[in-house]
Amino acid sequence: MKAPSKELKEEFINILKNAASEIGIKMEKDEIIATISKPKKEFGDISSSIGFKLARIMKTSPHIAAEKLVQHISKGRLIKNINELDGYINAFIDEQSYAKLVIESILSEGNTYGSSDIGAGKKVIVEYPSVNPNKPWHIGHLKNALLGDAVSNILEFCSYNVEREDYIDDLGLQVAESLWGYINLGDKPDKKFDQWVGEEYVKVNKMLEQNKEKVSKEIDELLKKIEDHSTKEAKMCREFAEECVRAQYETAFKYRCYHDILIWESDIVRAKLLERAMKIIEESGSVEKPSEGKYANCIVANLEKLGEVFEELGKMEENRKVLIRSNGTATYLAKDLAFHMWKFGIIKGDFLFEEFMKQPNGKVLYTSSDKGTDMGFGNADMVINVIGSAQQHEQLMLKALLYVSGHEEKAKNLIHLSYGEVELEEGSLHGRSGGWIGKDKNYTADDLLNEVSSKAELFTKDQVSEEEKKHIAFEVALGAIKFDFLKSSPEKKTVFSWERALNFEANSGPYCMYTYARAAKILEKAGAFDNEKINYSKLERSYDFELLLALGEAQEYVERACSELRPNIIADYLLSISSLFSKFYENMPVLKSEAQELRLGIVYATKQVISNMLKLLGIMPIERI
RNA sequence: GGGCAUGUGGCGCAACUUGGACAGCGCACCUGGCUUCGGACCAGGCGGUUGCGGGUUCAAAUCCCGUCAUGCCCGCCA
Repeated sequence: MKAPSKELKEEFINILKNAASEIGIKMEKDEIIATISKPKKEFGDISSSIGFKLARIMKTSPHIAAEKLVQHISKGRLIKNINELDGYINAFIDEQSYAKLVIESILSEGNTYGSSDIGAGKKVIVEYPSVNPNKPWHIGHLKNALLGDAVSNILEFCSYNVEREDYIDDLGLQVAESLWGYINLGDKPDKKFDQWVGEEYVKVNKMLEQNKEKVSKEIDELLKKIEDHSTKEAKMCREFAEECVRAQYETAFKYRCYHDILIWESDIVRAKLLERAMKIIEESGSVEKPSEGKYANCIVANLEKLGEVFEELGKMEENRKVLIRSNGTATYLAKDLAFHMWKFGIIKGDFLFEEFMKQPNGKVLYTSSDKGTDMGFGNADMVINVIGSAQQHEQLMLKALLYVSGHEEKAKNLIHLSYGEVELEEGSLHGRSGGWIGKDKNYTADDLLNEVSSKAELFTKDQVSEEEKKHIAFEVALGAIKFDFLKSSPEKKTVFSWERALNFEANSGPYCMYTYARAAKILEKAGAFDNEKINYSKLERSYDFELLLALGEAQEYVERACSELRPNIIADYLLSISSLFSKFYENMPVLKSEAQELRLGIVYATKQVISNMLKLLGIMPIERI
């Protein structure tokens, strides 16, 4: 359904368009849209700077042009008053009819209010967080996971068919190093497996520094063995990685982060996706096999033809990219290309799926495997990879390769959702050196949640049971953490600070949750309310109307967040609704007031919108906090 | 050398895609408000030549050119 704010805008545009044609000027709808904005509230509810455009055409001043236009202007269903000031056209809304439209839309649409159909009929794969299976999730991985989850929620709310996929690199050097430690250090797991493996991994890296020759030789040999899936080391490696992933997913589930499929690198290799991908790119004529020079005996992709399409790449000094090394092995990029051809349904391969585990939300998490069935995964129209900005070049290369393989359209629909990585005030988080291991508390997703939960517990009221207290504190902690990671634009780097993470005041998740709980309490005290009884003439042009104006805009924010892949737009919107509600709450008594039914309607509508928006960020609205 | 991202009051951010009316919000700081629907709140105050320099325009935080600072990246590694 169309948002009330959009109906309003359209009406305003039509009014302007008709008035312009009355004075003999034909203006396109798009031209007018560009002039529309929300003015300061003294000026009006919606305004247009159309006078400045007309001035040019009419060869007069903006003020005179706009004044002339206003003389030919008519009212609408939602717009009752229009005037002119210094070239701007300012309109005032008919409060009562607009309030009725907003409240009734929210009541009838309920938890779908604010949703959109812009993605209907399109399938999108979102890949996140793709953590190496040899360490616990730290706060850097957490940002990725929360971003991927929120973006997926938003896409779904916009009617996309979303497949949440997690890629597990179980053949990498990192895993080989960890497995080497597992086999050779002789330590036994004495804590959560991912945590233990992560700590062992740091030990291995210390040994590598001290005894480089011997250790790294052994690790190289192990790496070769695990790449050959017939060896017992390969089998052991997969089991090792699976155990680590299961431990990581305990954390994921605490954060209510769920997926549809896991894709293992070892399965990509086994399913021979690479061979098929190479065939396609070879047939496109974009590969070379030089017999001499720098790339002798390699298979390289030729990216010369990208100039006009990918401008940044066109300027590259080096426009060759190795796919198959001179020793016959494939580069990571080549394997990634193959995988992405699978995601887009360009190649099929013997890619099979079976159940990995049942998730707490009741949905099965599937995993790629050497047995099972095809299940119809893949075949996406759009692919979104949530990956840190450090891999920008790599992702661009992938896009380029897809392009020169003859899949220009797919290349366009491969999107790297690049985000600024998380840092600590004291430096890097990186796993190799154990930057995630803190002095007293670790920077893991588990420890963060524990820490914030205990803080939240101090805030909860006494009249609830211990059990409920724990539950509330947990939800508040999730709200605080998720909101904190999602409230600013993804591309900004995040410098983690305990002080900010533990702040529950305005501009935070708990502030929005608190607003929701206050609304819930009023409705609870009032008992049932009957929207048939609402007397709209009780509406004042005050806190109540300002709040309603904002509530009418939900869909516009959702669609923007969706097309820009920026959950912070939703967070911003939530804050403004929460703040407007708090002012309304303070200044306009609901219960036992003359306007009780109307204000209950506003409270109900606010509660619904906050709930819908919080869920998009993965935050659970709760009635008591 | 090249590419990308970031630069907005002491701190954290919004507005930039689509140029419009005195650049919004939070933290911190100062002042006030709970016998009244939940004070994780509200009302008010202090604080900004939007990194810098040009240009385009009636109008620039926003567009263009240049420049500086910070971070990341530019392998037959994964």
